[in-house]
Amino acid sequence: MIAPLLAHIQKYTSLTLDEQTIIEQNVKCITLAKKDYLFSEGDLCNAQYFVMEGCLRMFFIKNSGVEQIVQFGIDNWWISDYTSLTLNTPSLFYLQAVQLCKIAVLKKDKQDELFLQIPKMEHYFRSIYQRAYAAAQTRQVYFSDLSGREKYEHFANSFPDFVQRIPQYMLASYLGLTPEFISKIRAKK
Amino acid sequence: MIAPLLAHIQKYTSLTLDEQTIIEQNVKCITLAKKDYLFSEGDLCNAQYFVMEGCLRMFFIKNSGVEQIVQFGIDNWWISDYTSLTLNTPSLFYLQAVQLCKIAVLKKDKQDELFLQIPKMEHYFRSIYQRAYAAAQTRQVYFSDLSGREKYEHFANSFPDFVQRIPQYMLASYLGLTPEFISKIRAKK
DNA sequence: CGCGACGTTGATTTGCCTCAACGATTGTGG
DNA sequence: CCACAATCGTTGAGGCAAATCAACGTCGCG
Repeated sequence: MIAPLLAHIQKYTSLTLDEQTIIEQNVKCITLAKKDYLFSEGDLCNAQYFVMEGCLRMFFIKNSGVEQIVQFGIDNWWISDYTSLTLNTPSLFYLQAVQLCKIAVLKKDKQDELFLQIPKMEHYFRSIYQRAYAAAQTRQVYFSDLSGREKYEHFANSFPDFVQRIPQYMLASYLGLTPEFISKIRAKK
Repeated sequence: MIAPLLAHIQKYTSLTLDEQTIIEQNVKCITLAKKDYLFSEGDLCNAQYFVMEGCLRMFFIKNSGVEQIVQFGIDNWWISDYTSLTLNTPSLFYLQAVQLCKIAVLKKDKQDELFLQIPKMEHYFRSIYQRAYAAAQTRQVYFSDLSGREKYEHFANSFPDFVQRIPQYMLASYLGLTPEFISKIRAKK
């Protein structure tokens, strides 16, 4: 069932029952176990993923060999490698389940078909991408203005419940810090 | 004249002459002198800006008081504070001309009108935002994987002509480094 | 039970910043 | 058209935030 996705779309535009059916026909619904991958470095990423339940992480491997998480996918967020998706280039990223997940998968060709059958879907995705880009701009402010300690505290204050759900070392990776350093921040609070 | 903008749109979708006229009626064309501002911190940003000629920089003031450039606007790019634009919140940013510029201005309400009159424009902006977001993801890879020296060299190799056009200290600001450090990198090359 | 994954703690190192002083270049008013 | 002030880049000394490296504690799970 893709009810959460339909509900999300209807925050941006109304859908008839027929349209809901069409969407349902073009979206595949899957369940992921912890540590399952949706794609890996070198793959062509030809779909977008809507998280209905659980948590994904998108990361790449730095030159140093260390994993760098660039984004978490949580409830009601779309996540994908948009460079690979848009330009048909091999992805630099891995997209992996952090925990048990329910995901709606929208393949690129199915999306194109949706745009033809339901023009309103262009409006929906235009709005979604606009917000995603806005969020990326805001993130840049926090990442370039805050010290390591401040980034940690800002994130922990902004998403107190989420911080509980993921291992410390993933948070460190997302914030661009080492697990050791996070540990020291927590020690002398 | 907004010919460069119309040409850009037609890379993504075709336009009839009527449609071109409608667009022309909803876009304002302006010239900026060096150091002119399009908006400043605290302002509501209610427009998007398409650079037809020249170069803009978007920056904010860090807690330390130092300017941090988050983006350059160059030929054929849209630039704006999408958080302020989307959520009607005061902007954190300044948008300023680095040099003499020709800019096409699309106000938010005019954009909404365009979407009603020319639904294809949703497709155009959907595509533009998707690419902008893709670019933001890619930038994140470079910024979190490279050392200061590597960031400088990567940028200088990727945009050799652009590096010539802007003062060194703006490049430093964009890369999150100090002008002194850039200077030292260049010294021992 | 024992192993591997995760977190902690301390010692040491380092990449880049800060501060300060000094050239070079630009531009502007008298 | 020159003088002088900004503006921009350079160089060096010293400092600091966070990384690295290594060792150890602890928990959960097969």
